[in-house]
Amino acid sequence: MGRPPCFDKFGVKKGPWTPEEDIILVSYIQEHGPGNWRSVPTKTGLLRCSKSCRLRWTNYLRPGIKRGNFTPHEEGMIIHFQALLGNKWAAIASYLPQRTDNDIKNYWNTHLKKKLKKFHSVLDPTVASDSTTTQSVTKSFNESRNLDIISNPAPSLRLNQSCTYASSTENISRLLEGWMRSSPKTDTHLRGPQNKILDEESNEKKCDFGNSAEMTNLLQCYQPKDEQEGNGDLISQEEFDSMLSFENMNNAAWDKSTCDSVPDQSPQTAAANCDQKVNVTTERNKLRSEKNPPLSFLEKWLLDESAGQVEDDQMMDLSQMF
DNA sequence: AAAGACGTCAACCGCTTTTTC
DNA sequence: TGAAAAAGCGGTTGACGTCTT
Repeated sequence: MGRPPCFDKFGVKKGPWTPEEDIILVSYIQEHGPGNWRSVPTKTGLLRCSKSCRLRWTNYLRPGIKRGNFTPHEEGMIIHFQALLGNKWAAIASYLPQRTDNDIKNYWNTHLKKKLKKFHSVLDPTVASDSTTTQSVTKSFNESRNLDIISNPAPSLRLNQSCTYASSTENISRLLEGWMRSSPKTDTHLRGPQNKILDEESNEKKCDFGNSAEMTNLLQCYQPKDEQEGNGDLISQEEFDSMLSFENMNNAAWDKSTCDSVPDQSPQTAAANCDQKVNVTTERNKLRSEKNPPLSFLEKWLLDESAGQVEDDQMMDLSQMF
């Protein structure tokens, strides 16, 4: 259609976002709500294209995003839904609303692919890993219905899962502190200690997921055996339920029959169901764009090392806002 | 200690789909 | 109804940190 891409424009800044830019963007969204991204650069003075602003918000600044290590259950869900849906990261992300599609995609490419390869080599060392399809690996995986091998590989297979994810956020926090120090408006009550890491595992928050029971039951098959037998030491059933914050489950477009059919459906069917969910997402985004989170919360989320310790009721409020 | 290899992830790019007017 | 704009999406890139030699 001849519309020039925004990144071709002269003077558009690229590369990592600075804390100052983050604050400006968050402030603007607090005032006007997400959406109308085209006007964001001009109205905020940000030297970023509208698309960059939108991506920064949706992938990083948007409240409710969980950062840090993926839990074994999240891993299992990603593996299974990847096998069902293929590289439909947005669709997969809809099952893990606290994770962005970008995060899931990165995690798949950097961690899970390798884990699955190793998993398959354990199951069948005679099969060359190069010819291994995700589906066949996942089939074996599902047949075993036991994530222990993947979640808790033998010592020889155990991978370093230390979180380097935090580093950039940590840097932002440090920079933010310097910036905030020079900004009397927000100085006193928002600043946290230095060297904070925002995305600790403890950031997991409990939410009210409404009618997600069917999906929870469905996904219980992804729990490690130990946990199914009540001997697990990873997370409790309640925490597992909380992890499955399927806001979409409350929507009529994704009903019980759909949920119940998920484990056995063909990829095509699953993809069709995903298409259904796209419309749901659109509606959700509309609703989200109509409501603004309080800036104080957003700033706190950006600044507070104990973002994960934000009171539950605050998180509940937030989930209603978006 | 230095340098190259490797791993990770935020951000970019370009295409497609949806929405708006 | 169709064109333009906006948003969604997935593959790729590049910067940076860590590991290995």
